[in-house]
Amino acid sequence: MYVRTRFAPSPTGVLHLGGLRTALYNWLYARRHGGEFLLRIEDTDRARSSDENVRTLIEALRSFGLDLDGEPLLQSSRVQRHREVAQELLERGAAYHCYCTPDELAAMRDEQRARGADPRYDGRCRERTAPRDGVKPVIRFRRPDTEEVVVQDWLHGEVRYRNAQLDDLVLLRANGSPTYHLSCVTDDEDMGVRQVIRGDDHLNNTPRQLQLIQALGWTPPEYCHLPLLLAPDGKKLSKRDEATDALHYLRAGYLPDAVLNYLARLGWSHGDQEVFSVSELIDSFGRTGLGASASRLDAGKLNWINQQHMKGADAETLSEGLATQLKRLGLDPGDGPPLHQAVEAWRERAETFADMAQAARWAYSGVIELDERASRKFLRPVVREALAAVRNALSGLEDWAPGAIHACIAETAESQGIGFGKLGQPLRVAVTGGAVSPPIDTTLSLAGRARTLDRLDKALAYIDARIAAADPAAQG
RNA sequence: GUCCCCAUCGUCUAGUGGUUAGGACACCGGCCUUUCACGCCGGCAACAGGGGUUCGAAUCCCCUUGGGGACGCCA
Repeated sequence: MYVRTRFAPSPTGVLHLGGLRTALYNWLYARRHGGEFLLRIEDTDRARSSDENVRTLIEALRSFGLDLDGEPLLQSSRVQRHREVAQELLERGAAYHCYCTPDELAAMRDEQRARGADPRYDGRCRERTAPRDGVKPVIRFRRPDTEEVVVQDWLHGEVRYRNAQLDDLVLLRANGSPTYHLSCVTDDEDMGVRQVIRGDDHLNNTPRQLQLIQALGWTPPEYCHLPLLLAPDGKKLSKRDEATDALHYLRAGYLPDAVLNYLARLGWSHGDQEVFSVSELIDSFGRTGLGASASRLDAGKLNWINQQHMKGADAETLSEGLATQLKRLGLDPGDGPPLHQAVEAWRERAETFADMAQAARWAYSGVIELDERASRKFLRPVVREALAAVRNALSGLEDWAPGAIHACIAETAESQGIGFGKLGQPLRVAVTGGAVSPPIDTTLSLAGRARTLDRLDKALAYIDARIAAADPAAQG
């Protein structure tokens, strides 16, 4: 069967993670089978839609690399066609005019609920032939009288609905605008969508849509209703939470492919494999690995996957990511070591670009802050002499590169009669301000000669101040 | 309330009648090591409960419980 999938969001806000995952599965399935992936913006609710939201949505998909086949279709541009289909249903006797007012319907539901019945339209206008003065009618679908409707779903198999549970849904509002079911079914048909992969919240809509499709004599697509994504606490994802916004992760310094990898594995698996490149995802994605239960978001796992992707990413991608995050910290990526060097030093030491920029602050800033605990522990009077010696040795170093720096530190350590590590930590604290950084030779290399010597001088002054404070008499 | 979906370590999951219930994240040890990280080795940790079916059930059926979704002239 030919594969043509679609993502059909309503542009009511940002693209959230659940939406991105739905889009991803549709995209992967299409790419896997050499089919097409279409985008339809369900913007018929003008009050909640805006051009801004539409642009954001399309841009978000692009940012994650989910390329579209064809132009995005705005559902609002299709109302003429939707009206035609409603008219056709009317002519076939599969729909009728209903003159009930919203107030009457509300009263009907209240009454039904009051006596413990299910709130649903009772079909009171089904046989009406005469118009009603002063009331513009809606067009309602005449639900067929079959016993039950069976939905075929990739994940859930056959899902059966007793027909009596369904009612006559509104197709065209009194103002002439089409409702969701009519638009959705019509557009899927006209777009030639063959696989409808969407959230579980649509499962209960499917029997109604199936009946519509049958009444129109169309061929239903295959259905796949994906389990929902839950917040870490197992509750529904809150749209208020910025962690729900897919673009948030890009801004926070995650690799798009890593986010995709993480999302793909939420509700889908392929043996024991955890880390996938996008092309691996395309090669291995399929309906067989899909799971049926809802899954929770886990930031720890996302971070780990992102780190795995960073380890394997190319230097250029990493450099860009680091530069962006350095700027966010108010630092100048040009005022420090070449980015590709920094990136090699930190690619295995950071989970995100934000982490990386944070860890690299000292290399891109003229001033550093001495961490109090680290300096108290490592910048002690006993190391003053060794530190001064290494400062001297380094100042005369011709080749400011890790190899030469390493040799220089080793020689000094030996002549001072202390271990390499005993000299390394004070050096690290002096140059970076903290006790954690890449290997000390790499660290000094990244800091550059000028900053290294300057910071060593400041560290020596710091130690002198300590000595003076401990023994005021020695000052004279 | 009615209908629908779901249910394996804390989390993501493998498992489709016979396994010491596997892997990954997190966590805890150890190794590596000039700090950190990476890497490697090891540990902790699960079939929601109750009935069936069967020689045998995490796997099949039913009930309960729990979680989620849907019941609009929203999408």
